[in-house]
Amino acid sequence: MGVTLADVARRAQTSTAVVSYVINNGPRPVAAATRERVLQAIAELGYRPDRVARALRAKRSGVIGVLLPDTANPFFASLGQAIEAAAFDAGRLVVVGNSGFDPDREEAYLHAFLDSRVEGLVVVSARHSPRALDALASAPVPAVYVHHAPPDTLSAVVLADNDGGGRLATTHLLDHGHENVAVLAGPDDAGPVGARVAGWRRALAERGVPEHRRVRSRSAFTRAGGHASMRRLLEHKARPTAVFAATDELAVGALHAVAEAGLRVPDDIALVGFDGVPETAFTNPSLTTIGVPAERMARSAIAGLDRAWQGHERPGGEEILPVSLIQRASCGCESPTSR
Amino acid sequence: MGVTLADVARRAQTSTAVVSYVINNGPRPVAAATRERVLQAIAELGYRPDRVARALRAKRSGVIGVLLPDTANPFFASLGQAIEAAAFDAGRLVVVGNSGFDPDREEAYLHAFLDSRVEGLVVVSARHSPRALDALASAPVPAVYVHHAPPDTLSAVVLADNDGGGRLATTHLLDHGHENVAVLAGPDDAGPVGARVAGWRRALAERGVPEHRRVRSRSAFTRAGGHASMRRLLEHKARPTAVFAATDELAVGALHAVAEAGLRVPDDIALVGFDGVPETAFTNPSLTTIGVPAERMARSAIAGLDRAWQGHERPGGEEILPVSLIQRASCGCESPTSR
DNA sequence: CTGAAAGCGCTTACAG
DNA sequence: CTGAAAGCGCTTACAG
Repeated sequence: MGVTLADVARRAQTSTAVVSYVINNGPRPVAAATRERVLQAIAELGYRPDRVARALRAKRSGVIGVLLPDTANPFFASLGQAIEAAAFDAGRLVVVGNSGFDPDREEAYLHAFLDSRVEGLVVVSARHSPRALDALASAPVPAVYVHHAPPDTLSAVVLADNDGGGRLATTHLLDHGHENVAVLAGPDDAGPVGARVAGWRRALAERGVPEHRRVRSRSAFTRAGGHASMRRLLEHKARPTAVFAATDELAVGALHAVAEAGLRVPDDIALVGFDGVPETAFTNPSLTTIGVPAERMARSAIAGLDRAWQGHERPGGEEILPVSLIQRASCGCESPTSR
Repeated sequence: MGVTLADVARRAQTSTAVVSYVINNGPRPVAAATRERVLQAIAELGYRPDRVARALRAKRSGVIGVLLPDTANPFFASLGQAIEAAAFDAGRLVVVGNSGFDPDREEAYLHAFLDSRVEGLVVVSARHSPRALDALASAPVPAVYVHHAPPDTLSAVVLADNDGGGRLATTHLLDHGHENVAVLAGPDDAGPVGARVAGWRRALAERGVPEHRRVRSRSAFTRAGGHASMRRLLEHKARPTAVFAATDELAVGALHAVAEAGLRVPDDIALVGFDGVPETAFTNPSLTTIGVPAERMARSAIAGLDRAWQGHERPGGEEILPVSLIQRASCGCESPTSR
């Protein structure tokens, strides 16, 4: 403990500069014999470079700040885990913050990250607070938005094809013979879920379902919200036969509400979710859902940061990754008792 | 951007020492008028202290390293989120690492954390690799083990009452009139789940269920594992009427297997899980489970670190937090269609 | 109460 | 190929 570069230099009978050169493989060459001595001294002393000192001097901390709404939510948990793994594989550590969808907290984390001299930022948010955006716009390090982006950012953006997914889910349900598909959405049409709802609307329009017959039920983005929202739909005079839940959380709550009402999925009501979180493979019945490529998004985000560090001054650009239909029982594709 | 302490000092017409004193409220007093000038200069320049420089000089980085097995798992996700929140409330940032249950990776993160001069460590692991333990034992900063601890560590330890919970779950099922309770466990009896299984064994012993009638099915700690494991139990000649799943993940998989077999929970098979993850409130039927106080554990962990920093040289001690029975439908307590 | 100066552990021109 | 030295932005004895 407490072994410094100077200790290594002393033992290897050379200067701290040379020790630094061998540790970092540069920027100057080192004679093979000298390098050998240094390596040996490092091993003998069990020397490990102090990343804080390195960060101060070289202005590269090797850490990425990751802002997420709430990693207790399965979708953000998967995304967060994937981002952390991708960062580690790229030799970076992540410092994470859960904003809890709170703008003040979001801003507080952003400042804390920046004060800690993170080298880059990955921002996952369902909605952006103006203040957080200001902090980001003037940040001295590259940022990439994942899952959702503010209107005209200059930063790189990695999105899932939410609109396409909404259309895919809805169309799939219509293809099962349903004449209409209701949607379980969030409190408003902002963010990624807004795009999913837009895709739903587009699919209905394409199939000629008139405006006034497009049923939308709103709630918070939680299982409890989906539960309450579906319940309302069930009490609706014209109970829908098919429902598109704009997130898996909503879908899981909806599944529960249907069972509670003594009805069956997919026989009485067919259901499709969105996100492709792991638990959907094991709900009863298993949930058909739109798979969001969380791992790919994570890798893209880290790659975007890498590009920015590499000096490509326009790291920006919007990447929209394809989603996929994961066919399981809740839509009517499989017998409800099989997985 | 790039405003330093020296800039502030210049503008406030004082020394960097004084600026530091006002920022940190000490360790020397500052005249009110001077303080005012400094505060004003800070505001005018938009100065923000560089935490990296501070960390190097003061040897306090303000960041905590958090090692977790896998935050894509709902239980660890909840725990991780709670730890992050508790740390932030205590003015600390967390750097997190997912070991993926891999000892090499666990060790790599620990070293990376230490190299980054974290001020403390929170280690959540279902099993400890010898190398990780070595790294921890010689770490120059306090660590606290959460969820599971190595045999005779000197560090603080925060556990849930796993043994008591296993007994509680099993007893509850027996109280419902079942004569025996099978257990869905992990690949071996190590770690927290080992204690849960021990509690199950103890409960059965207390009620006189003989050794040879105690059925245990093993699998990986995943939903798929629980699914396969329960499937095996269903094919068993003496199919159990009650099952204790040692984690909620196993329970969710088991629930799915029972539905798939065309049987009903709790009528044909009663089931109790363990962990109290959020999704269990919305499974079909809803899952009775043993609630683990993740938030309380998180706060205890941060408090343990605080105690160590405060200089209480023996931060150690084992804290065992009580678990609770969350009664829902799967055990037979509620009608299966209600929540 | 205030300031000049050393120093945390590195990296990096610069000179040789 | 190697080394002496400056300096990253702070905090903290130390002297006044």
